[in-house]
Amino acid sequence: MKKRAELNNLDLGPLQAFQERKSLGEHVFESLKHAIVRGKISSGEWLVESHIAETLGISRTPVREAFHKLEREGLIERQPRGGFTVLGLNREDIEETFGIRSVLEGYAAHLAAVKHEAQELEKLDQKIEEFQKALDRKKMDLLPAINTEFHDLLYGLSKSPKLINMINGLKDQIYRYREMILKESKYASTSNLDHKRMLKYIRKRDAEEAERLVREHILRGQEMVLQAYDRQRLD
Amino acid sequence: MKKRAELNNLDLGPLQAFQERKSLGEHVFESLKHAIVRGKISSGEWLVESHIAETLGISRTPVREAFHKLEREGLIERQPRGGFTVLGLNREDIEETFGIRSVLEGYAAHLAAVKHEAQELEKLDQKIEEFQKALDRKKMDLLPAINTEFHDLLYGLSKSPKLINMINGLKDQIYRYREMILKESKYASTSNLDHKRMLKYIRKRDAEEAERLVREHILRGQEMVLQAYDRQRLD
DNA sequence: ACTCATTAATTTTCATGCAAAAAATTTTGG
DNA sequence: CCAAAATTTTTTGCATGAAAATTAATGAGT
Repeated sequence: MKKRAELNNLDLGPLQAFQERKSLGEHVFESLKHAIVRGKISSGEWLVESHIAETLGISRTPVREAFHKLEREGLIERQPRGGFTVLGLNREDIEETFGIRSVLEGYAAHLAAVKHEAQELEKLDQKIEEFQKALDRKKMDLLPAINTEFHDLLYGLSKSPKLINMINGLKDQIYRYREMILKESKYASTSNLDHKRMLKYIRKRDAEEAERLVREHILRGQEMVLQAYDRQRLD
Repeated sequence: MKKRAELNNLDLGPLQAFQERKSLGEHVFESLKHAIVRGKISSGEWLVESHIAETLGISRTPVREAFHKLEREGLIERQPRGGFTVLGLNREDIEETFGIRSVLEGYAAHLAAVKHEAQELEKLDQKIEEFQKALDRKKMDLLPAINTEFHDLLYGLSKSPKLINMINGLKDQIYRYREMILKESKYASTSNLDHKRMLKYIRKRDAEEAERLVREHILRGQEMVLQAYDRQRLD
């Protein structure tokens, strides 16, 4: 018998106070996504409508809505016998995801090099400095957030919302593993060097080189994540 | 007042006889997707739950499920005042989509060059011949299907289901425009030449060159689609 | 004790009810 | 005759009920 998801200690976050203009289903979607990408609900677990609805103190309908969105998001899977289970990430999935990310993010850098306006790069310079400062002061917990902000700013320059959405969707899927790698100081410092070089070529509007660098950068991240994954598997 | 979608003449297809183990919601999802990508429901139209449910002779619940899937698929959009409208494609959307397709399909060719096994290429040779035959006999309506089969086979060699899904999702979004371009015989014949060259480099396991060719091939398609789009706009 | 069949209990799937919000229509006042 | 207000209608969003399907449990017969 497949294990059922235990959601009693699920962080409902902003779900409790829902005065916003978002529908209940949206909230459930976000809560569940949050829980899944952070591993609060582990892979293979079976999501039971009525249990989640009960835990959240709402009816089954918005839960169902969330399920269907999560299915299209690639986070859960419809079972032939009915119901949904959480999808896991094996080694191949990680490799696949990073491979696709490397070309998409490379392309975003390409577009950024072509489309950006000079003054838009200032904020990126700031983020590089911020990252360096946190690194010097050994405040490693700050790094993931700064790193994400840098990349978001960079890809924003591509001015391609569809592309940005796809990249973010992929990043969400490997959220768990992205968090850990930047904490290793050796990787973190080469990472910031990469950022500087990427920015240099974008400023020069050398799209080819910027694209190449980003691809390499992402694939270097992949190596770290795979190592972390393999280590985790040993337990 | 925004126009409401007229679904009275919507092709329900296999929805009428649903002996399969697919849920009603799946059927609705597919019917609606089919109708949207083919332009049976035009962009901006407002999807009214109760009307669609009534037309299909079912209740509103499975219709809602389909809506939420379509939303994640990027085909419809939730309106702030409630409900969903069909998203349209402007010139920028087409350019964005083709740009992303070119890098993803290029990457798929790259992987195919690396990962394929020799005998897997036979079917691709056959498709090229089939295409040529149809072209010689001026049976232009056969071309889109053969073309799709060729590309599906090719990307299948990448052995990356996530990548294939993403590519197919993007292709669906511009379904309407893809259909028309291959009917122009001049484009169709250069298209098949492209296919031959792509296959040559994949066979040689020259991933770089295969990737480059596919990117070019897709972007050539983009040009044709944009021309078609502009012509259509003149009416 | 083991297997197979029958029953019971969950769970999904679809239908329907109902209140709140939005839109459309009618009414009223100038 | 027009504009604002009030009313009616439509539509969504959430809840809940009922049927179908699946899984677990029980028990009889070997």
